[in-house]
Amino acid sequence: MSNPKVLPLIAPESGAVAPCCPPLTERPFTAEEAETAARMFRALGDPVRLRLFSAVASHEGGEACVCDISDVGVSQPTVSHHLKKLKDAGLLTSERRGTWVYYRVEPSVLASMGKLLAVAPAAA
Amino acid sequence: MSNPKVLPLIAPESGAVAPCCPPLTERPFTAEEAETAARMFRALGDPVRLRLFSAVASHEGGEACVCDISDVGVSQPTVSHHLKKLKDAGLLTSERRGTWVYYRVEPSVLASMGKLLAVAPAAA
DNA sequence: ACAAACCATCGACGGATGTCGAAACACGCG
DNA sequence: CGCGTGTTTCGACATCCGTCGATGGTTTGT
Repeated sequence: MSNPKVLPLIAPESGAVAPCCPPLTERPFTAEEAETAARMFRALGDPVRLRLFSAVASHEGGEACVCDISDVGVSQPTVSHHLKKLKDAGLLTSERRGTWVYYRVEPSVLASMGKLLAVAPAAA
Repeated sequence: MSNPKVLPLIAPESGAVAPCCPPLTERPFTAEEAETAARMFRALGDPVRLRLFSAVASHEGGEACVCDISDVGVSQPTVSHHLKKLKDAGLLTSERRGTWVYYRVEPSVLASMGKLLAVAPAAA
């Protein structure tokens, strides 16, 4: 498919993480930074998506087939819908291998969000 | 006011942080954990709220008057609306001192969210 | 070729959410 | 007490979002 709408939350090929924004406590966010960061938080702001993401993230090998994580209390199309949202937000990537589609987490985005929430060590 | 709807995201008087959930990578979230954590992420999932939160968090003294952070491009009632949401989510607290109302961040919640996103050190 | 399993897309529906103006409330001051 | 300033609440509106059943596409096996 090669989805063209995927959001460039990170620099794809850079070795170091390229965080979108400074820590929340460093300075007031600009409108652009807020827009970018809010997309990530919103992607995790749904219980079903959070369960799916956690299921993938904690699955052995760092990846999971859809059939392994579909038991979250909603219909199969809804699961697919949420996985697409997580993918569009840059939090997951997907790959088809034969019959199954495997999702895996994008660790650099996770790290980027973690830095956002890093508590400033008493700045100033 | 003593809002009765404030969510008990953390144990209020405990010295140590009482995180709602394990790291996302540790094991699949239960429905309850997902519900709780999603509330926090959703609260930060709006650009205006993120700017307001960042403005408070980065303000000198760790607190800010509403009048200091109201310049985010929306009307003043909307600012108040978003501040209430952040407060209901447990991310901010408010206190009236004379004419002005001051908001400050709840650092333990920030730390709790940071732990959620902690990248597992290559488990297995 | 056909059937079955897995997954994605489509179209529709109801409820949640962001936004505003107007009005109400709280406080300090003259 | 009355006024001005700062902040919240109210009511209304448009839009977004999560959910479903039905359908379509892709791959494997018979």
